[in-house]
Amino acid sequence: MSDARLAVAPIDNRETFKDKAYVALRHVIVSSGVYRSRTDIRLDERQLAQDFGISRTPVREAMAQLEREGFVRSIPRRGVYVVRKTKREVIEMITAWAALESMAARLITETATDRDIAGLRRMFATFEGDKPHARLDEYSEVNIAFHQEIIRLSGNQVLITLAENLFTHMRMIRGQTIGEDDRADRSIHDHMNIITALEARDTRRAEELVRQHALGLAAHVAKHADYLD
Amino acid sequence: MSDARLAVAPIDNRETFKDKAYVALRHVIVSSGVYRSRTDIRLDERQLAQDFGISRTPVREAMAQLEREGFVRSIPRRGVYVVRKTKREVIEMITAWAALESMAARLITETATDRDIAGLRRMFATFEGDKPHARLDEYSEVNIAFHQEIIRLSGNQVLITLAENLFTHMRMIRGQTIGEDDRADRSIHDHMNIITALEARDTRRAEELVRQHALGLAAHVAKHADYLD
DNA sequence: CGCTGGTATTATGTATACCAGTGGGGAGGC
DNA sequence: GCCTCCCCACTGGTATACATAATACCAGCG
Repeated sequence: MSDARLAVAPIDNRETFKDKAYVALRHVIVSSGVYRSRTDIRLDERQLAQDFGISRTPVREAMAQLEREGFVRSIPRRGVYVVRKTKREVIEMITAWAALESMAARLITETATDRDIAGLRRMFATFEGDKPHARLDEYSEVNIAFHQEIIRLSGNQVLITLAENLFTHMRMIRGQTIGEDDRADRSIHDHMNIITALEARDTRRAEELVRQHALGLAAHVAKHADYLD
Repeated sequence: MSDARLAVAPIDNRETFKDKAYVALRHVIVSSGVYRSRTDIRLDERQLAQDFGISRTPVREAMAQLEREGFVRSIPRRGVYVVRKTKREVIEMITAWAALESMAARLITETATDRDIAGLRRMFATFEGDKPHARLDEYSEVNIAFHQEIIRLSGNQVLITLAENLFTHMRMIRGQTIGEDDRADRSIHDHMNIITALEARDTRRAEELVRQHALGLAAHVAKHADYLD
């Protein structure tokens, strides 16, 4: 019978060590730079547990989760290694992403608010009339954020979760992928067309443009990303 | 030197307890019948470990994986429970599935062999000219197998893996979903049209039909599946 | 000098011990 | 009779102990 229901909703702030380890490990993996060298990167349970100041158990449980998501590979009695996706796998991931995002675009034309869609256009305001070459790093982040926002606006939590993993893998690989030749220019151009289609609630066109854009990247990777493998 | 190269030296297939527990637990969950009653189903780590004849540790590691895939929910100090998806979540899953399978259809029209596509038609040979009502249980399985086969024929491992999880959830819910009124009839009809489009390598149409078919199910669930929630 | 085989070391897989919330049930008060 | 509160059994969370496969290294033999 507590009196006034205080606004305190965070009932149980008790985040378990397993969850904390999961987040920390994910960060370690993302910033491990697996794609920058050819040597395999092994994650030492004992060392990491010690660094985190916890025991091996929660670390191992978090590892099990990350393994299921394809971030690490655990080889019995040998150790757990950060996964380096092959060129083929990267293309498959981009293709899956194309599928998810094009569905998201469809949903947006049916349910999103004009206000939300307008937000997409605002993301590129800083690049308006500017040569994106000048700040490629920054653009790369905005680029991913744009696609992530489209998924988010779909309001479909399953799409959001699935895409989130794919995006995380993308972030690990990016750097070489985007930013070659004039892809950034074309990318912005594509994005603007997508936004226009969404604003017009043109379901078929939005869906199509998003798919084309993503599959275009897949084709680009297929042709130029020999540094993979 | 070495005499004769001994014929068989198949590397000893060391599957870890964690992996075995994962498979076993998944089976337990799928056949738990969560959707048949309203009572929450709790999985007792200690009990399961004892039943499997192993300790809690590998069981917990498998649980961590299943939790990440959305099959169970672990509430600290309270227990781990089999997840019962809400109606909204089921619709979202079907929508995501629509996205993946329609992309798969697209890929099939571009890369699959005629022989593979022909295999799809053969799956329904047993139902040809027959009233599917007569054997709904059997049909339900063929139905899911059909969609799973489409995904498989895409040759995209990412799509396959992602869809596999969604299908597993579907199998848990099925029984009530499919088999109402005349959905089975329309379902077969849709499938035949899809196969025809695939055979004709009509990318746009195949993609469209698959999406429509899946989204049709989503709409059906939205309208009639009040038994969820 | 190179190869085979044994051994020490280390890290992982697994088991077990211990800790900390949680919830239910019973004792006791109103 | 009912409500309250407290105690304790139970459950998952975490730490630690133990067994064993993998690796490196070394010795001895051919």
